Amino acid sequence: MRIATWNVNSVRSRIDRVEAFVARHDVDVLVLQETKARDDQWPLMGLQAMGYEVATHGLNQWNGVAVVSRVGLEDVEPGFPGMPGFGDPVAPEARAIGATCGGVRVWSLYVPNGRKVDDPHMTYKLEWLAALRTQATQWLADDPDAAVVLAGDWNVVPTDDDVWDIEQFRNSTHVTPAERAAFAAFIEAGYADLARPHTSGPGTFTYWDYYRQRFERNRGMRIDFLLGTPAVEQRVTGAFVDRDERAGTGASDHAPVIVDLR
DNA sequence: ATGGTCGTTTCACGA
Repeated sequence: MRIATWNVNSVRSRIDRVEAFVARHDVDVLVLQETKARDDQWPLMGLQAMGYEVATHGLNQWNGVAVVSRVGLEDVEPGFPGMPGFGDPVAPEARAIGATCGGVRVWSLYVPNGRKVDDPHMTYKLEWLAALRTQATQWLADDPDAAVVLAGDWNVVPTDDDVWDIEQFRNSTHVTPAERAAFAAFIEAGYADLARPHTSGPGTFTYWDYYRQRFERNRGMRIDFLLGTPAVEQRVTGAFVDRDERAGTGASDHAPVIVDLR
């Protein structure tokens, strides 16, 4: 089973690329972030014609997540229990959706950006990650053999090697000790970075800013991850970043990350 | 410190 995660930065402006991507790589399950489409705006028809089911969670023009699957799509759940902002009548958030696909519980996650280190959104980001970690820990406690994948745009750079120049990020979000600790807490809880063993080495990034020719110069960041429970980790046979998807006109600022399970 | 480029419900703001 081939699972991919991709921050698509508007699914409506990039649906042709999404359809070409799943066809090119024979993807079974694709989780998307920053779809920027309400549920009623989603361009479903092409994917459905290709044999995929689609579960969307979009409340406004911001955020938005989805699960696309051709190996079943059951028990769809927008948001996770205790997720900050979920169901908020003033500022509702659409940053997580879960579904069971081919026997694996898959979550599409769009972790809050944080904006600035001293911004309230940074506190929100850390609370969001802590709430998710509480759930992730519980799922594994309930069933140590659970097959769970937490995939998406984590907006965290776990190590200095995961960014093109750490000196450029001295007072920035994504690299602070608090964010790195929040990410590491998932590893400590028993979740493994599924792609890293197969996509190692400096310069392996998943995101490049649009401006200043960051992609052409490979000045990027690794912030898109698939974390898996032990039951999933032992099934991984390979992984790669589809760097080509970031090239050319009309690309998202993120590249997809693909993981293969036996 | 600023600005660069994308996206959106665009003449403003988030990433």
